[in-house]
Amino acid sequence: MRYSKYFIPTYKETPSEAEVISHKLMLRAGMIRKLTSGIYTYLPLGLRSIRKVENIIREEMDRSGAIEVLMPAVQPAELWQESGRWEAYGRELLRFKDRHNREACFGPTHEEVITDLVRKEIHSYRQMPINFYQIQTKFRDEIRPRFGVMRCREFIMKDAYSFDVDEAAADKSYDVMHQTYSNIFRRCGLKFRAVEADTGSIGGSFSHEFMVLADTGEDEIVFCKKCSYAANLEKAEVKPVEDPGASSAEKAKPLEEVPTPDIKTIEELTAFLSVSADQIVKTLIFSSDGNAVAALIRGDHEVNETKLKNLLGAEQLELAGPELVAHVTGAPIGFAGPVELRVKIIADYAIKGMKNMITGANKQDMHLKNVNIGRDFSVDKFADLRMITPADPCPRCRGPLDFKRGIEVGHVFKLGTKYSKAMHAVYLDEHGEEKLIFMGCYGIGVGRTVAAAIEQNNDRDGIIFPITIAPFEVVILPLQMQNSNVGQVSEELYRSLSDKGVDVLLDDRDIRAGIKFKDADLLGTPVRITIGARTLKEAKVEMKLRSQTQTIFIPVSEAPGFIADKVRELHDSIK
RNA sequence: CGGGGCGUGGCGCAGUCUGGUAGCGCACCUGCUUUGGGAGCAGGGUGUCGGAGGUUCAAAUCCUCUCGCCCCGACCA
Repeated sequence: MRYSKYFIPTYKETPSEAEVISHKLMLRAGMIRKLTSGIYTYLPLGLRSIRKVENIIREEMDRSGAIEVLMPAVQPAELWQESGRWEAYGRELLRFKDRHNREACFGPTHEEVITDLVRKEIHSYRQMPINFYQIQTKFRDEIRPRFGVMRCREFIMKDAYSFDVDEAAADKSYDVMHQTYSNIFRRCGLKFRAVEADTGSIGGSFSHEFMVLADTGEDEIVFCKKCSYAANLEKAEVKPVEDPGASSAEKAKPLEEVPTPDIKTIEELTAFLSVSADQIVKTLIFSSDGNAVAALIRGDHEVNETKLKNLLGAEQLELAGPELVAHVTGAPIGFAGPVELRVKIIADYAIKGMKNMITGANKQDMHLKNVNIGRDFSVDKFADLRMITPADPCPRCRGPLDFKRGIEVGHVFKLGTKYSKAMHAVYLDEHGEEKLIFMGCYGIGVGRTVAAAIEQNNDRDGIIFPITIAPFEVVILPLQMQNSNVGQVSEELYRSLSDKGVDVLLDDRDIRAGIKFKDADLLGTPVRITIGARTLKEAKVEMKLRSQTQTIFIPVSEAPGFIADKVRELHDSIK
């Protein structure tokens, strides 16, 4: 490609709307432009990167035996009503009506559509296993789009759906996808980890997220330093302490009311009563599908709402507002306690061994001391309700834990029969018996993968693309376009590299060298060839890798072969 | 939806408090010089100051309403 005939509108200055590095660089390098909040145009350079990721995905998905299809973006409400998600999915689902007043939505995901297809077309165990995938534009009406293409409303996603005869076969399909995803992200040049995750609104029984490690990531993940355990923080289990320790030996003291004027937070309370946070129990009132529930958490712990939501089987779970808290406890927020509380009480395992705890008194400006389970109140259920902390051991091997941030680029779900049951997708087995199909679903955010790669590979001059997803593999910078020798050598090199199948960008603009260098660095093309009158006197051209600082000189005659080899070598280093 | 901030030429911003008829840098166009890391000089074009209404002799500036965008939070792949 010739720069002068192409379209790469770069910015010297950072647009003020961008916050994270990948967003800034994608705007500056002329990869994307925003149309409106959370909706972006991919400019030629951005599209090239997207296509490279898509091609890697296609190759690996095809290799895994999956079959490509393309489903509609617009979906009828009936399908969603059938699966129950028309109600469950919430405001994130973009709904609208057509001219006949029929309800529809813009697909945020395609379980319903594919299940509908499969129930019509797949009838025999002989037709499975089968896995359909597509690469397509999705729309999710995010509450707050941000970070450019990383968390946007309209985005390109690869989604795949596997169909199997039983759970064991579905597990196999899941494992194949897990492996396929690892191959894909490795080939994209990413440092990533697969972690255990919650299934969210997609549903199902089990899932892994593929996380690209980056400080700007929106998710927090926890790893074991000893074993292979890794999980999203919202999923990470906390094992109950087997030995409650010294506190259980303590004698129960008489219940005591203490005035705590205007003391509402744990910090204020620890300071006011000169106690440590782990002697306090906080009582959080939640509204679970409209019903009040109390969650008891030790003062120094944080509640994990995902765990609570799953435990309660709730569709909607939110922290109660002032009215509900007042209604349930008879006191303003900050003074709730379990004693004489008339709602369901779920307590974290960490509460179990506690004696003489401090809790709210369900009276304004009052707390209770020496509260004891059994004597003063009873717990409906003990469970793992809290966020794991660096002080906790690994739930698998009890080893020490490490915490990092990550960007979710892929997610694999074991769905089981959730959709096949709701939508009656069945097959006949070898005995002529009708059975439910077992499903799995597998997503990759394509644009987000590009952004994550940039997030992970950049310096102050710009992007440093892994060669596998770089818009161009090589950029040629002829420094003096009016020098006929420079022009001629550049043209010849450009042609011969193109003929060898290398993606080359020839910066044939008649501008100063400095601008070409700056742009080349910004765009992040892995291999840079500089051709100037100076080195041409010795019949040499320069090669520099974007990821390295040293420059090497190559005889003009050997350049095409040498550079093509280098490109191949860079590709091989990523495989 | 709650809290905060911002809308002034293509981009980044000043000017708003204290009203007086719009400015700076970059980019862009022309010419000359320059030419290996975002050039220099000279000349030039560019704005219904987000929109609507109001106050005023006069509004980018003050008031009311409205739209959009960004950040934090709740939410989410």
